[in-house]
Amino acid sequence: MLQQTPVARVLPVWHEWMTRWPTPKALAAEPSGEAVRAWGRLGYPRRALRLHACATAITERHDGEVPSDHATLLALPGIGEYTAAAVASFAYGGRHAILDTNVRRVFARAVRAEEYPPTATSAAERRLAEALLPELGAALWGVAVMELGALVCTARAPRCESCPIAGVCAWRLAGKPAHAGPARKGQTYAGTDRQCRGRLLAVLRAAHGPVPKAALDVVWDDAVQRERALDGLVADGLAEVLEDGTYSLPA
DNA sequence: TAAGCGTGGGC
DNA sequence: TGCCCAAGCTT
Repeated sequence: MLQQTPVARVLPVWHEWMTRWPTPKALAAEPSGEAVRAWGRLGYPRRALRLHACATAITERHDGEVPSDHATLLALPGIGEYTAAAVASFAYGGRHAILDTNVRRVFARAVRAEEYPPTATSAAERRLAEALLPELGAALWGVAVMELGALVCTARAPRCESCPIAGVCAWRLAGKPAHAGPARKGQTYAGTDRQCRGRLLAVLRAAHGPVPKAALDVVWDDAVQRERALDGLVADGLAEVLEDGTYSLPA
């Protein structure tokens, strides 16, 4: 849930989920569509699908227990480098480098004297994160750097005056030079397939049952784009077409 | 490797 | 007010 989503927005949904589905087995017992519905407006609803698939895989392959091994975690749906490391470290005390957007920014500034990390995670960043990882207390180190990035060394207006490592921060010592190079490409949203998909899926989530196509047609004017987006949702497994031509969340 | 994938809050 | 960005993953 936290992938690309602020903690504050995740929290209420997470509480709902943990009450309703306290274990992977409980979630796996429901249709994937229920996960998509309970996802609400968190965004990137494919994550709901993958979380459901992950719960199913854990139930079938790991007897309902969340694996503690990094490689085993990595093999699960929706679990990438970061999430595997976070679970192995925070939940099981394993020694793994945590490289999320916060940590990458802290390292870029404190070590490399740059305002922002590169667009894609580089091998150099991984090497650095590994090199800085303490032998003992790696989980505490990981969460500490994450929190530093999330609360102090923020993207927009870093609170250097209350930063515990301001004295050794290469970026601050260099006078906080502005990000050099091309501006990061903004993620335009209005008018995109993404927005269209969001509109369509919102209709399916709100309805507790099959929806006639006409109910989807009214939320997006451009028919060509609308059909493309709807096909995409079906292809992704986020929606289903029933025999009578109505649409619903997946069973 | 780069593009595609939602949504809402902060500045 | 728009624009930026948020505990990334998959193809």
